[in-house]
Amino acid sequence: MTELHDHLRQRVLAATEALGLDRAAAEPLVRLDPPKNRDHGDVALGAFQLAKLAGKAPPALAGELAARVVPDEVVAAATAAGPFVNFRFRRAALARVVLAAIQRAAPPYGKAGPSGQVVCIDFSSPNIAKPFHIGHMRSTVIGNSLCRIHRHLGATVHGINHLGDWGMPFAKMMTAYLRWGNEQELHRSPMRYMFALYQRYGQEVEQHAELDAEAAAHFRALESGADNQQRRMWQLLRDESLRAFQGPYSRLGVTFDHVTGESFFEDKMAAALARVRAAGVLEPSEGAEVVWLKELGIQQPCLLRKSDGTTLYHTRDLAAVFWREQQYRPDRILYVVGAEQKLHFDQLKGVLQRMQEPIARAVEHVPFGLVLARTDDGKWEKFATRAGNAVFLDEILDEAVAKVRAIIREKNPDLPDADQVAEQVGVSAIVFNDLKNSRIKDVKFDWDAMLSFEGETGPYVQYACARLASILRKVEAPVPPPEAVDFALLADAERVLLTMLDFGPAVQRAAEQSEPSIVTTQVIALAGEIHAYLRDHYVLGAEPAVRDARLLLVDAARRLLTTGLSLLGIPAPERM
RNA sequence: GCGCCCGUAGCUCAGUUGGAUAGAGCGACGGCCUCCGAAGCCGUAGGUCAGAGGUUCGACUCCUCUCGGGCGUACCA
Repeated sequence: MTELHDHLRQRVLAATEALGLDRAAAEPLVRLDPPKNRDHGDVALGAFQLAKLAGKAPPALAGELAARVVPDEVVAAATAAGPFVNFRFRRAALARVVLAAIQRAAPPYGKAGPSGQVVCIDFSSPNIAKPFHIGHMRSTVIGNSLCRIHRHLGATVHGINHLGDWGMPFAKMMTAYLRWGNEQELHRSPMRYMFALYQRYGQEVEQHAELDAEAAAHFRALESGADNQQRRMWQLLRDESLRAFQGPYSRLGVTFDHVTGESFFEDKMAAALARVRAAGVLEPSEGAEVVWLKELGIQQPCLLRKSDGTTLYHTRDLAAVFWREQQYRPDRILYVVGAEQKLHFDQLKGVLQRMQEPIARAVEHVPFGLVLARTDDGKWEKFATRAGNAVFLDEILDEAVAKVRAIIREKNPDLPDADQVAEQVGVSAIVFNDLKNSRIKDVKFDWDAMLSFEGETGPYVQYACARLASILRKVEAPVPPPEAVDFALLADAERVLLTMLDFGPAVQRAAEQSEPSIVTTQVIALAGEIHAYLRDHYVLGAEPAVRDARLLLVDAARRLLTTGLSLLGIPAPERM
């Protein structure tokens, strides 16, 4: 909360006290929220619960509160409207507090100091025996944004790429490679080549079910720990995959603090299993070893060891939880993984709960929806890599970049570094599209919408930044320090300023709810407000005092938009 | 069968954890570049918040049921 809210809160609490209400009881009932309709005021207080506490009718109490909060240097007005009290801040105070804080990069507009909170974020985590396609992007960009949001709020963040480099999918890839593979081809274009092998396996296994048995045998050999053909093969395929994945990651601007894949836990699973056994919850069942979770309302048991003695996804995730607990002491461990794996994480958490492990509290699945493709008859269906219609991320990014390049040629032919800017804007358009809606919603992969750069899109927000930067370049005066500005001259910018005021709470909610789209919505709103403001308020030709005040506003808007975009992992070019 | 998720304007989505008259973008229609970037701005049209009950001062929001769509349901991840 800003000092504006703190001030108002104190005034309201003083008023409730003056009306004879117990301060401690009133404290949690004083909820100062932005009203749905901004015409009502800047902040609204519904007096329902306070009225109950006072034993009065809400409209009566609202009237008494409004009368007691007389205007001061921050509060311009307090008016009762039925059961609500609407407050307005003085425009000069609003402008001063918001713009000065942004200029200083003070929280929440700038990075907060260390909060002491430790957050592990398990994201991207692709199965590297498959090509990096559009479906992998969601976890990658959502997780990346969450890392940035938590860091902004002062948390110690461990961004972890829990690579799928172990288990049956990898064994299947080894099987395909051993049967049909060729090292030259692999080195030439690892991702495409492995995709071809993956597809061939999928086709041939229909006729030759023994392939799966072969894969299982390879996995047993790999997991035996021996230095054998399977291990060398695993190393080769893993190295090539990782190399190939570097391309998409660097284009998306994504980095990790730890790349500890499933294979990393190979030597830690025995201890993890022993710990489960020691807790007395591991039971034999049909030749396998499981933990039953019926008492937690989960019917399906969690398998931790297969009847052939090998481990599973769950076993490795469990070992990973123990490792992270010991290494990082996290308050939260976020798993940015598709909603279709909800049961998996319910089970993982369930096992920890049955073991009475306190770390169970930290485990949080952050689910997201599918990526859907449009079918010929206009319906939406899940992308299927098996059917061969996988769209490689690089192809999508290339297409977006090419389109941006064409627009630049048309609108801004003299732009320096046009290729670099096209890359920034094109990639951002795709990323922004993925972060725009609530993550639980399925993403409809619609080329037309994705490559349209108008309206609520990444380029729209970047364009606002470029436009603001352009003004700052052209004006002959430097941006004045806040002390030198007459904030009363910014009374006409109230919509922009009130939107800026929402930024902090929005980032806070985004972190609490693991929901980057809250930030996306916020930057769209701010871009819209500043665009609208600039229509009627010129900076360049204004008289010096007005120009200076607007200059500070423009600079603040540019800074805040840049910060907001950076929380989404999106750059803000100076020109585009 | 059971569990979970989704259902808001023609399309794609917001709706600040239960508050006032449900808001954007796209598409449609009509305006705005002899002044800072038109990838922009302004306006018009468009709604039984899937449906029915319930909870209460108040429900798009919480509960129950129904309908529609999706995902998941032990040796894959």
